[in-house]
Amino acid sequence: MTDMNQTPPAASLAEGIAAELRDRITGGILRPGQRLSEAALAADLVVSRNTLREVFRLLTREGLLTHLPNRGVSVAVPSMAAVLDIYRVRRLIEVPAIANARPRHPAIGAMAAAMAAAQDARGRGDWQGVGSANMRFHAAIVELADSPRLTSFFAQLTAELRLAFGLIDDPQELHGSFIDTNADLLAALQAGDTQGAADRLTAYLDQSERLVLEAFARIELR
Amino acid sequence: MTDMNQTPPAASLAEGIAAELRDRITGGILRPGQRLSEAALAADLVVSRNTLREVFRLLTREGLLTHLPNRGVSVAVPSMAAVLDIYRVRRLIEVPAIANARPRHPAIGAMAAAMAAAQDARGRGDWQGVGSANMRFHAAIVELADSPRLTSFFAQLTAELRLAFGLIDDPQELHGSFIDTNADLLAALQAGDTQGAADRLTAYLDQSERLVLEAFARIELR
DNA sequence: CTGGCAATATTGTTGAACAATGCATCTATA
DNA sequence: TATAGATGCATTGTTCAACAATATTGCCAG
Repeated sequence: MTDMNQTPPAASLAEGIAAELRDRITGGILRPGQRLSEAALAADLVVSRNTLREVFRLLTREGLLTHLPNRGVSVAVPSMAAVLDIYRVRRLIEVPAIANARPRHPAIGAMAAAMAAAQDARGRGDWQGVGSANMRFHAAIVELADSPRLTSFFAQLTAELRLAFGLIDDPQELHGSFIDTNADLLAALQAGDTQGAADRLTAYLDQSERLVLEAFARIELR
Repeated sequence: MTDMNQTPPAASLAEGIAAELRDRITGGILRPGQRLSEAALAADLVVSRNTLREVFRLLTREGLLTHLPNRGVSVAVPSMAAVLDIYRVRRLIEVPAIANARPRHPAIGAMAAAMAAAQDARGRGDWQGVGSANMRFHAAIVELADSPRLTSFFAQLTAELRLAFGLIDDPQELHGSFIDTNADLLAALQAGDTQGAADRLTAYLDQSERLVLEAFARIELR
């Protein structure tokens, strides 16, 4: 068996390039606000300008890029308003998803897996990895709702939120403290205590939002 | 003042074409399942294939088109699963939006305007117009939540749902009976009775979903 | 300094070209 | 006759080069 890991062959070239760019953006290689020249980036990615433009349209719709007519695209700059909005929507989606979770839902397994990955990454001091695993944990929470549309919408929110995370200097403070809280949440859920799980989730969201906003406030000052 | 109605100048050509196609699809000119040939449609819309492809990517992401690699795009065929999913998400979004509505929120004005438009269209026997106004009514409900991301997500759901409406023969049955229910809802909301409004909304969603699903069942039989 | 203007770079859009893929048709064989 | 394989055709996938439309930059005059 050849390597079928990590990257599903990417149906089309544009899809693949979109994934690549998404990684570069959420991974911090491309910084928020950075201008993306069509010609330069096309050459760098070895695709034609036309194909790259298709990708730009995709990512703009996802909120990762900002498009100003006749002035090109740049990496979106997350605002406080955006962060507030994203957390508001997260509450609206995640809390009911947990509260109404069916007891043996398969997504609970995915949550446990993400949790294990987070603990592992913490052991290695890989805070970026902790952040990714944490996002997967919450994506799994949304999957409890069994709604494909909600799942894909949430994936979008997640990508945008990672953009904001990227602006924050200290990822340990941001992601590190939540592993234990989330472990509690998972335990409550596995024990069938959906209300307890929902409460912990709410607490997590409040605290995480506060951390991000505080970090933002610090940044906007300087 | 020249005509600045209906169509905001459409920032880019692609945006404009996207809007045009969206109208043709939700308006029923393009039927679900219909194959869209790049060459033919590009000629028809008087744009290049490249530009049209950008548009295809947009609408595919919105759920209005289906893309099969190397086999082109076609108008999405709504499934029962899609309808169920959409209504589930609508409940999740709209009900809290109403329940937590701030008393004098501007969106309430938009709701009233949509209501008036619906009544007017009913007077003319324009059931398609009633449907559009009804969708605007519910979009206004979502705006009560003051969340741009929720608003744009809902717009997407709406477009997809209209696709399903298009499959239904009798639009009067579908949209006609709800005007009075929605009027009640609006009255309750204006009177500050958010709970009553939320209850009426829930009833509406249940009944509307049932109508659509029943019509679907009839269609799939034949 | 400041406003206006020309020169330049970038995006917006097109048309043509060719490779890759899927679909329909035809033919030869059992 | 039915079926598998081969062949050709139409469509999509992607690139390239060109030009128009729109910003941005730098320069010059006042």
